[in-house]
Amino acid sequence: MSVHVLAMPDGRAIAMDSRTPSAADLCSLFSRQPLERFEPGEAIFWESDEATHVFEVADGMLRALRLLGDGRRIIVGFLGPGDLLGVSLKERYLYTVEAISPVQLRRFPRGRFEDEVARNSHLQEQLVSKLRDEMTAAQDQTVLLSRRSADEKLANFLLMMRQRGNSEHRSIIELPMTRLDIANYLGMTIETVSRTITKLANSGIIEGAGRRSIKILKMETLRLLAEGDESERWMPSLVRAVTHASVNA
Amino acid sequence: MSVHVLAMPDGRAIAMDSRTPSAADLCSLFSRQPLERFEPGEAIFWESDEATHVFEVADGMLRALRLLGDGRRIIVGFLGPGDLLGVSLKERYLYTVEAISPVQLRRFPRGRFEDEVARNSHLQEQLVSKLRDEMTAAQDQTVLLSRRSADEKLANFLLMMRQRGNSEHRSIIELPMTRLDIANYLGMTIETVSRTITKLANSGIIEGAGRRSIKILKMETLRLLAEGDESERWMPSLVRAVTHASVNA
DNA sequence: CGTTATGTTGACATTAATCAAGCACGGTGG
DNA sequence: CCACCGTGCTTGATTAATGTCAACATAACG
Repeated sequence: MSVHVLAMPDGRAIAMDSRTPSAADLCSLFSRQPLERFEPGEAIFWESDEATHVFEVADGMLRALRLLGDGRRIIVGFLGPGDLLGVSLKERYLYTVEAISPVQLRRFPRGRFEDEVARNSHLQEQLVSKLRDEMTAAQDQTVLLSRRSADEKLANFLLMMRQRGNSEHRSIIELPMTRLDIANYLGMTIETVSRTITKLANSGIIEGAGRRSIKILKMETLRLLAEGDESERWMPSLVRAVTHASVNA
Repeated sequence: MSVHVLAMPDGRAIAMDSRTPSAADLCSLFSRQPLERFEPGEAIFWESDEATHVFEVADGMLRALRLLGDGRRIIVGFLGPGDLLGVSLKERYLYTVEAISPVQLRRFPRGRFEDEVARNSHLQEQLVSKLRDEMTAAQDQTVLLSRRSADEKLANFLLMMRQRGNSEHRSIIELPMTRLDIANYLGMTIETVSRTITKLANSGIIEGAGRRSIKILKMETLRLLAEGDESERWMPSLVRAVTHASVNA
């Protein structure tokens, strides 16, 4: 039943390497599955549900979140095209995943997924590699959350989102998630997120382009901020005055 | 060359793994390697070093840390007996690991490790399982760092350390690491760590037993705190007065 | 076009960081 | 064996940052 994958006569399968896109890789497991659509706000699965499927994101952006007893919401990651959902879990999902933008994804039964992987050491290698990537991402979020100032966190977040933004417009960052999502990801409040964005905009580092996208004006300054350069050299004195004393227009 | 591991007739090998009974588990790879000793403060390897070995901790406690450009120190985890070092990495170590207490561990060449695992799907399964455990731990730290108050973070930290403390004395928590380690793990300062411990002690929830160990007096209250129960009901009024008004003795 | 979500801004309260001093324990050497 | 010293820890005073509460603005949606 799963042998067809191992015995797959598809020539592309052979050409496959661990890193380069290839036919007999994890992704190919999903390629025959039908696309499913989810609207913004819809959940794909919930934390502590029995883990019945793994998923591959084809399009759109999702959030992975955990809810604490007292209602606090913690976003543990954002997911986009090419990401797999559910590989890092054991018996139960350890977070809820919801669509942020309209999402398309493919589903694969977990049991069969495990079987396929167990049978094909090449796939196992890929799975291990994928898990290592996830580990790296989790580590990065840990480092991000440990950073002290709101400026620093947000600067890092923007640079991270820029990395994903595959478009040619590398200076335009699309932020499909809400301020609440950002806040819950960075471990701060929506007000602080909003104020920090305003502050960066006032100092000419970024420019808001509608609610859900931001343009980077001074990449180098943003990078300095992200690295923890808190010496407010980056803030022009005029702007500093405005910020502190409300001397508008 | 690696088959001997698979065919290892050593009875202990079977009994070795904590959960999944198996003849040739990951741990058995290490069992023939010599023990190496490290003194407190000694580094086993450094962040961004070429990843030449994987390690298994036999005894002692270690810290995994990353240094930021401006000198900030982030502890991304503590490691104890049974933990593996280096499985979650790719070409280079992504953090420095140093001994906290006197440590004993076994080393295995990374290349051979990869080979063995690639050859034996049972080992691969175990590796995947290990990586998933690590992912869960990383997630937990993310949640921990997202928690707002110092009280809550520390309460969670204490409960976490209690889990590890394998001794029968479940109410005594050994803390071999320094306050700086704890602070860098929880994303706060040593002063705040110190004050928070003092505060918990004053409210009768814990009791310091020497600098490096703590006794839990009110487990339930600690659990409430850890869950984010900030309603200071847990703080006796007398203690509250002392804390706020310095009414000593 | 009114209604609701989401986002921004302001005033204020609270928490934790910072700066600074002193304490306590462990190790060393007299 | 005890005094000294250094490191790690605690405590205090102050400051800076972020959270909180509340009002308002703006975009989104029917």
